[in-house]
Amino acid sequence: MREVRCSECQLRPKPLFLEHSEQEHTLVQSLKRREVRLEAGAILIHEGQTDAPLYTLYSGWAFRYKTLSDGRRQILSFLLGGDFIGVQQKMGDASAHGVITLTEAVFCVFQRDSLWELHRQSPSMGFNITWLTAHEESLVDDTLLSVGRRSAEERIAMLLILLFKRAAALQADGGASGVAFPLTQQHIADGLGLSLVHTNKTLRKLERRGLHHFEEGRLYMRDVRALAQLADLYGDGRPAQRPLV
Amino acid sequence: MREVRCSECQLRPKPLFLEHSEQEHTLVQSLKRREVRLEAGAILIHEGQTDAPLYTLYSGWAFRYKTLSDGRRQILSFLLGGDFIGVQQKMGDASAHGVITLTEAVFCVFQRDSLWELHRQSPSMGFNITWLTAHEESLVDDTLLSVGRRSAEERIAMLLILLFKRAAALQADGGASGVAFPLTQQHIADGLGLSLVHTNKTLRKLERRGLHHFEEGRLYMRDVRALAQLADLYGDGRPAQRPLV
DNA sequence: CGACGTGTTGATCTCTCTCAATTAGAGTGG
DNA sequence: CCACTCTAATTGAGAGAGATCAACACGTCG
Repeated sequence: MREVRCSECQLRPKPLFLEHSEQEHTLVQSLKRREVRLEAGAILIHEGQTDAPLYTLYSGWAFRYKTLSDGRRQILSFLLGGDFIGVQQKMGDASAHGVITLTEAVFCVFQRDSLWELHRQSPSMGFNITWLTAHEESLVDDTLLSVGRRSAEERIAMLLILLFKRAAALQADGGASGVAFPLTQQHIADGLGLSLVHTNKTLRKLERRGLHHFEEGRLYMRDVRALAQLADLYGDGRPAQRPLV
Repeated sequence: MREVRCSECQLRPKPLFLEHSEQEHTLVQSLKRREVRLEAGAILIHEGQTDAPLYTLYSGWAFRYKTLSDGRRQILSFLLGGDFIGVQQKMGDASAHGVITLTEAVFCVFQRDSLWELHRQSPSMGFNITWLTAHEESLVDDTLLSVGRRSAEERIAMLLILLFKRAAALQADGGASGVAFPLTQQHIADGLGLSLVHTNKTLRKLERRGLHHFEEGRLYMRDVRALAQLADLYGDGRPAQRPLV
């Protein structure tokens, strides 16, 4: 179980990721402390944990969440390969959210102050990180729009499309054979602010309507067009500025 | 209507903000293009606008929002003095959200590529910006928890506390005389994923219960303790740190 | 003075939640 | 090989928080 060197990171060649110089790889490599491998359902960061390091998700799925004291849980975002974890909290601060794995997953571990080192030694990568952070926020924005203003059907359609896209982008055939989909219905419910039961009923309704299909832990999109329309995917924003598909 | 120089920025002395060197002020000053002053209810950035510059909110209130094609609107976050605007979008990208003022407001305008310049010339300020961006995300996280899992009463209690705190921090007496509160009930509804009518009823209920009070556009907190308890403000997170009831 | 925006309240209506019960598969131990 | 247990998915029924519909009050403004 040898550790991966940053210069041979599996993620790098994927079209989603930027090219980096040899020098930058060396820098990141020097900041990397180690790797952790966790089984599915393991807690990477506890809610309120104080000294959490910085992580990068190398492979597998995870999610960030917050809970209320009576146990109600909201999943804030799902994490896939290449995502950053833990930039939010100030050094020495308590983590505002927990992180749990959905599948077996491998994380690269960095010291908390690596973030500063990276900025100092490579402004260009620093710039990238602020951009990534901002992008992560825009994902949460999307979810907030869903949870705040979309109906249950619309929310689920939205989530299926978004997660499918992200997962497909990381896999060679781009989703032609479906994508591995490790969420339980409880996770979907917690990510969309719905109850488990209603999530199940809505999911079944869409599946019976032929919009998507689950089989052996894989998600297949059967009618993306219809799902996108349901989710108002191209409708949000700009009421008049572009042809709606 | 003379423009303010960064070295004499009103925001700088406030305890919320970090100290910066003379050099850093000069840098920021050199990147600043101009100021805009808008009246209340004006659109600073249209949803889907492509070439929006970077802004900083100097004074007044504003909010970020997204809408669905049928008009349903979700307010993503409220912006107060010192907040950044527009970091989210990649250069040349369409803005994923709109920004509208709630009061008369003054914005400092920066070119889009100033973000990169800032990182390049002052890694320390660059680092700060990623932190600010991450912090802004954590505000959205909080809202998502509210909208996804809190009841109407709880959401409103939460919003009142949070906005009161932020507004009070920017004013000299720290909120002893209440804070100016420019939101209409429609804004509160759109920020919490509630209908206008239900927002009104819930707000009145809490006010009658003596938890808060509105008068002449100012918000007074009458029973922060009760509001905080309602909002489960200290309850979210860290289940392990206290007995679960 | 009428139009409009904002706040308020009452009366339904309905989407989603909660409660309950059943099925199916995976794992465990005897 | 057969209980027994657990988790995840399902489905039905009833309850309820919050949405929608309607009216009205009040202040501002052209």
